[in-house]
Amino acid sequence: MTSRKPKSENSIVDIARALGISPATVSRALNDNSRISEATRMRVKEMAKEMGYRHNSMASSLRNRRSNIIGLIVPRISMYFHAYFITSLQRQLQAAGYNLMICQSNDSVKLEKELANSLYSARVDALVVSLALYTEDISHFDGFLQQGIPLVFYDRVPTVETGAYVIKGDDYRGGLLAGNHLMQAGCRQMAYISGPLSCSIYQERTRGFVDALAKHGIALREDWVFHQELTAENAWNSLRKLFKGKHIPDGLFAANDTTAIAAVEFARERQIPIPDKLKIIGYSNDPRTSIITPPITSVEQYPSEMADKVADTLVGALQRQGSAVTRLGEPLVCPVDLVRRMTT
Amino acid sequence: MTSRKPKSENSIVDIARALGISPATVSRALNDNSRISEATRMRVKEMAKEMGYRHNSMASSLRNRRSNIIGLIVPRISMYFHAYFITSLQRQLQAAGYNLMICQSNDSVKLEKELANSLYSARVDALVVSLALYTEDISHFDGFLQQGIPLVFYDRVPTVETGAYVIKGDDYRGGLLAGNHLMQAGCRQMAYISGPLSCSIYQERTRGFVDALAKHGIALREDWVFHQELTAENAWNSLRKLFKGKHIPDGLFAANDTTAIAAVEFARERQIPIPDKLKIIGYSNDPRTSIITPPITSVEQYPSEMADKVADTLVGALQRQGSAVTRLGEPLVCPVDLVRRMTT
DNA sequence: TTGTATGCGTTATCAC
DNA sequence: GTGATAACGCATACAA
Repeated sequence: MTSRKPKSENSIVDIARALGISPATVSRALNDNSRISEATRMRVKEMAKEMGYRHNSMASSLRNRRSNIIGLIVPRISMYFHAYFITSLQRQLQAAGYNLMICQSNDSVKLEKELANSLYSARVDALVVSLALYTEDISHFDGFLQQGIPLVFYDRVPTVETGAYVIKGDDYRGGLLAGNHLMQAGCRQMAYISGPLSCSIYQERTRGFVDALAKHGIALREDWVFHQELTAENAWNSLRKLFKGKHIPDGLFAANDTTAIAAVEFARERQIPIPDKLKIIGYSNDPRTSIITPPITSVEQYPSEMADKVADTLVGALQRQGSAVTRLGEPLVCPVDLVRRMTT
Repeated sequence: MTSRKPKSENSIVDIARALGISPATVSRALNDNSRISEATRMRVKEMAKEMGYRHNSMASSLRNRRSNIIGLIVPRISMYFHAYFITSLQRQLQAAGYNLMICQSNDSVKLEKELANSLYSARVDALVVSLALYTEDISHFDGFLQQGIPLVFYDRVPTVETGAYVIKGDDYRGGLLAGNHLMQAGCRQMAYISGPLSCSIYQERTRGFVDALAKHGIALREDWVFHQELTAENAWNSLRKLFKGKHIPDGLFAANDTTAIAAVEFARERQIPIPDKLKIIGYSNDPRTSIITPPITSVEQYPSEMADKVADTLVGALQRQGSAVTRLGEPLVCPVDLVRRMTT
């Protein structure tokens, strides 16, 4: 290889010059444009490789007015459900030629806003969001809607009507399943540890659970219901309250698995026999639920399947971009299932 | 708001026109350039907001020849160590004004190559990589080195010398700790289930473990050593082999926690008392190890601290870009600790 | 099938 | 302190 002057980097113009043809032809050849002779296409590609050419997607994006980047805002990457959702989503989008820019709001409304703005400026072609725990005002996503940038909410979705796509789990049914299952298992003194009602999924799980009990003529004691961040520490505090008196619950619906796990550990410490004296159901079917002793009954959410639906929606919306009408349709509701284990 | 012709989107040129000033001034005002009057700065920002202007980072990136995007290739986002590493890394980089483009190789060498090329074309400003299980040839990262794009390997790093930054856990010491601890606990019949030796971390853990035993005059039986993908299924198969005869191990070093967990479950099924008849150590201090019964002794890797070092290295390298010499220095080795629980 | 010319939106350089 | 201008690299409309 001859020593070349260390100019910035080879562009299609350099290739064109080296080949004595026009940059336009090079561009077409590299993009496998139809109106180009097989011979030049080959010559160009060969020279491109030889010169160490790499496509500049910044220039390309600017010219095409699309970045081929899709933004994702997720509360926490470390949550089982989201980790598997992301894995699946990324595979799909990669296959469709998109890169994913993954950001974590860390369940902070403030950070979620910043990320939304940042991704907005980064000119993502679309945005996928699962909301932070206390996000109620969603005006920080308005820009996307106004600009006609596809916006998809999944799992934790807004509780108000928006112009965005919505793909959610059937949390109402999840709550219903949990309630029915505990009833059938003979529980009558129910406790419920849930996330805050600012968050769609906990609203729905609560509604489903309450409805299930109501059908059997059971009501929840108000002081046995908790709405809080579902950390292990909060769970322990609530459990201590639940079990401090003489009158104690015989069934617990935990709206996530971290809480259910804490409950099993709490019961172990207090020597409360499970499932004999206390039955427990979690939510998400986190792998940890099957590892602990006793393994915990939980509600499966099928994260991969949800990711597939999000990807389909997204790719569809991106293809339709610009074409006449973009009809949104109803929120897509994904099925859930009860996975029965030894705590019920 | 008056109805405006629906042209594509407002640029600084539009703002300039609306204000009767030049685009250059607008740009300077928006970037808080020093040589601009406070008055114009305010006027410009106000108008920008009013016109719904958003910065176009594609144009900006093209002009500046930097994308402000940092690429990350990770084997699996769902592994505890990586999930926490990513969380920390992202926080740091966000603060430094960079966006992170996270990709999963899914432990496939082929996919890793594709992702490297894709991120290369995407013109990331830097690349952070933890290698796939069987990656030995790392020539797909050569482009980054040649272009002087900062390249940082962490955790699973190349086993050969490269021009890249290397930040790794002290896996040799991890293996050593595990070996010493099992010896002190009285084990003499050691089994070892490890990942493939193509992968730096398993090479080192193996070396440390073997050295620890050797110091006590103990050698590993060859048929009690496994090098394989560390899935639960593979673990079960190996465990069946280990415990099929009369002569069985009394100590097991599992090079990841998934394997250690499988071992505990296997022992439970076979009614092998832990730690009396069999002692087990895992690696990574995955939260699952503290949930299972009995909780598993494991090696903590401090993912957040490693992420901090990667971020520092990265930001430093990016700032030095272009300036005379870029000295790499030795690989950075991060500390590990043994977390003692009930399996030893 | 190929070439010419232009513009995507921003910012750096130079001039005033 | 501000303006005019050019250039980043690519892809298209139009011409040939």
